[in-house]
Amino acid sequence: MTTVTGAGDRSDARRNRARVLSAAGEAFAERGLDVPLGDIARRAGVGAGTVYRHFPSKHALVEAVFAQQLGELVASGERRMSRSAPTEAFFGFILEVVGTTRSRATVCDALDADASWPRPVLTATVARLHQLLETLLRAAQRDGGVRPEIGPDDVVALTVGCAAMLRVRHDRAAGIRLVRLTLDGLRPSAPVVTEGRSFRDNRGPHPAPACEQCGTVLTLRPTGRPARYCGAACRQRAHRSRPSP
Amino acid sequence: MTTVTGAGDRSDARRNRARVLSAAGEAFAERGLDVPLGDIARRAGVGAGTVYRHFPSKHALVEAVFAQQLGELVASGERRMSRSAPTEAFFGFILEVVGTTRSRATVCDALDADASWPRPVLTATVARLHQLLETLLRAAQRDGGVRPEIGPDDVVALTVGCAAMLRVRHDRAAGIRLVRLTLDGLRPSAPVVTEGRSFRDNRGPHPAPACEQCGTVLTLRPTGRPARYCGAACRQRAHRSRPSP
Amino acid sequence: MTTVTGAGDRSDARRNRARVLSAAGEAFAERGLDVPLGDIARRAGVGAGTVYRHFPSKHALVEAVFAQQLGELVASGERRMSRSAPTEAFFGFILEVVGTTRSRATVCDALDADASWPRPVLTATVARLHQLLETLLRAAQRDGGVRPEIGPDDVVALTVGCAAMLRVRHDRAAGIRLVRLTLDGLRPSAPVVTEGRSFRDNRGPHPAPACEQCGTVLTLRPTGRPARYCGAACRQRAHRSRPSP
Amino acid sequence: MTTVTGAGDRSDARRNRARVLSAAGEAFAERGLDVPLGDIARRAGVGAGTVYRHFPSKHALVEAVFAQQLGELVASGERRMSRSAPTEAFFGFILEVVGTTRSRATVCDALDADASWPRPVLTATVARLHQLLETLLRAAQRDGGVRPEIGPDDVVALTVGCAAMLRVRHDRAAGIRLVRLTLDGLRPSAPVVTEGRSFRDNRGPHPAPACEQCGTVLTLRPTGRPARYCGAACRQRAHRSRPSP
DNA sequence: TATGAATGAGTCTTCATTCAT
DNA sequence: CATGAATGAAGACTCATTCAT
Repeated sequence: MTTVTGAGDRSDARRNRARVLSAAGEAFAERGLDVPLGDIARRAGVGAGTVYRHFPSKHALVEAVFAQQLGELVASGERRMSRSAPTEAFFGFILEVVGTTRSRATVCDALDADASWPRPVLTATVARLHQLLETLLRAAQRDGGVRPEIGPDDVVALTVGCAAMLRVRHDRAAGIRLVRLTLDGLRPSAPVVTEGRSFRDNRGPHPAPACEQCGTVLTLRPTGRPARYCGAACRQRAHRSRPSP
Repeated sequence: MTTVTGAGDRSDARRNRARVLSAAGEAFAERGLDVPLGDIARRAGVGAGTVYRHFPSKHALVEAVFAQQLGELVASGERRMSRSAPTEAFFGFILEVVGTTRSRATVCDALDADASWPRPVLTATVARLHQLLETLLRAAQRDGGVRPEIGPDDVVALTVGCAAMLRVRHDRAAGIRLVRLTLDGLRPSAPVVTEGRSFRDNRGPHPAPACEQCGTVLTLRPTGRPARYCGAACRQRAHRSRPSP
Repeated sequence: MTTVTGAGDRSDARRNRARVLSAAGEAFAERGLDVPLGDIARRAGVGAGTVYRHFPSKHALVEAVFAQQLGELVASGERRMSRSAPTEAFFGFILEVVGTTRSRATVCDALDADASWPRPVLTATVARLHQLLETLLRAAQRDGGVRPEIGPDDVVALTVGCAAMLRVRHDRAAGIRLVRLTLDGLRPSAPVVTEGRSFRDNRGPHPAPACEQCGTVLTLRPTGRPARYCGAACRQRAHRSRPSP
Repeated sequence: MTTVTGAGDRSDARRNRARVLSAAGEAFAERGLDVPLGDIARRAGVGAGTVYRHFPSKHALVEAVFAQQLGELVASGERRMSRSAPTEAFFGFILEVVGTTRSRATVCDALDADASWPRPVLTATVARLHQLLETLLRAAQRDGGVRPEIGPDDVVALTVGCAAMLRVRHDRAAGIRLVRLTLDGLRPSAPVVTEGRSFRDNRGPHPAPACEQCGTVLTLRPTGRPARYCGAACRQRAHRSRPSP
């Protein structure tokens, strides 16, 4: 049972394809879609021709990067759908989408129909993502966790907007608080309140505590000190990003 | 055989500068910052050399456009500050910023510190804008209209995020509802609210009625039918964008 | 009454356009259509960008070269039509076409519908040439100078074929004799003929003496030594190409 | 895990060489010498490396194709020389050369000394072809079938020219008529005449009937209906290319 | 050994910037 | 001065050739 990569069988080809894809992902994230292909090639440690062997045009490379990122996201969302309660799944997925979007060369650009760049071939994956969002949304609405008048297009717009917030707000924890504040607006008639260092519901049926680092919705134990992170990895990351006192 | 320009070449120059600036603003808004300089010159009805006479580089032109737009915005915000109640001024200004941001080649890009493009020289104007936002924010907070834990950076991030929402949500009225929903999250212990056809408010001290077309906060008369638009222009625009029955 | 060049009014632009066109014509003739555009630019003494200012693509440049050459040819043919007897005009024009075709990057390629290169935009000029050939042909046929079963397509094919002969046969005078031998096949029931040192005529109504250098049909004086060339220029050129004894 | 090729790798190699050669011949004929080597390899069903194992460069491959085609042609001509009457052999061979030349990537290009492409190594084969043509020509001239003043270089030029005609004249039968008309010019003092649908000598010592499809000179039986084609294959091909009534 | 992946020089084309008219 | 032509440094992309598998 091998992973389908789209490359031939040769190991070097597979490796190079992966390296190019990853280099392109990084380059796009850091410097935007305008980064020269030669730079991507250099970053991947291959020649320009190798990039073209695997992706017939720069456009195709952009699409491949997007498709991969979208694909991973959709898969994660689908897993989430079957494992969590509807409302948790919905908010958790949006937080994940938003939280893993690093720059504009990423998922949210694909959702943004105005972005002049890629799309065409993405249609299939984007459609899958839209479908998933709609499914999650409707389930959450049936669950009473999301206002009924919200539609899928609203969710897409909110997602893109929240990603933008996170990109602009360099303090990551603060950015996540903002995003959660915004998303809480989707909850029905939910008074949004805050206390302590983060925004929190005080009553409302859906407190939805989340990891301060990655935004994953946390399932809290009824006793003991409430968790701030979804696990050790995020705790460590948060620790590292704190100013050394 | 010289061109006779007659009296006062300076007025010519001033007019040309303005035309270039306006053409550049439109071009950036429609096609992004990558639009060729030659196109801008053609749109302005001048030669490429004339653009360079007024702006020593494309970079400088971009900055000038941003600075002008930011300047207008800041001026408008300052006026607003002296004319409206603090909370209204704050929300009204943000809605104005968001609503007049048409594409990425605009104000919000300037606020976005990640955007690779301009910044350097903008610092002064951006600082003024930040200053203004902070002033408006603090006043609104003293007025009790905005949660106290919100900071200026949060406002900037929210603004950029809301602009992104509006860009993605092609149904403009729905986009504005989303933005208002998001901004309502800033109100203290606020039931999330909107008026009109959706997102119904249930109580809450700050219904903040706004123009359904451009989002400007409306000062409602205590009697009579509540206004839906800020003026005739927006009413007409809304009318035009309704499906003909 | 100025010549329409397609360039703007500026003298340097006009000069550059002409230089590029001429450089391209030479380069195509010497090295084929595959010659890099940079080489053409260098040969013309301009930058690559200048070539692109005048011709939006290499394709367009090729077309412009062809169109110019075709245009000159057609104009010459039209003049010929009004000045010479029909049969003389017909053969004279074909000899001119053939004789001025230097390499494949030239007129005959345009006639050759198989040539993958240009055509599209050429259609108009090529159509004019075809029209002219047909007019000349029909007139010559009415004059009794060309077999009636010959059609315009035959003429085109013969023209291309004769040009190929001339290109291959490096001895130019011998090449022209071959061409004339071939064209004489078009004359009705014609003993195939030529004058001078080879291909002797014995009777036949159409001796059609021609310049040994360029193939122009000569109108011979009834007395004196028969002319071998159409003028001093061709005599001189023939002299130069003779091996120095 | 090596590929087991079994007994006699040499036969594999020989077969591959032949396949590459044939694929290259087709590709050159269809798309010109500019066809990428990768396409040839794919068409041959081998890898690019295999092409290079047999031919050290593209240049060498082109030469090999030419040499093979020339070789076949020369062999055919030599056979013809020993089997037919001199004049028939001469015209028949030229018609064969012309008729089997499909595009420029072929024999005639090799004869054309201007063609920038191959030549160097071809010298030997080309020399053999020239030798053959000269032998055939001289024999035909001794036979009284070709004008005495024609030289080998004339024959080469005529051959190339006739191939060009055939290439341009898309109606193949008409093209062959043109070629024959042209070649008839080589016959001594031969009035060239036509009757019916094709060009035919009415007296002249050498009627030289030929296949209307491929141009092969036909040996006619003294009785019965005169043959129009050299065999069933050509008759069928002609039938297929007729417009369905 | 055959395969096809990797390479990188070379080509067309764009566009910010300079400069002749 | 305004104009728009000239410039040339990149960038996307191709393909002959080499080399790892």
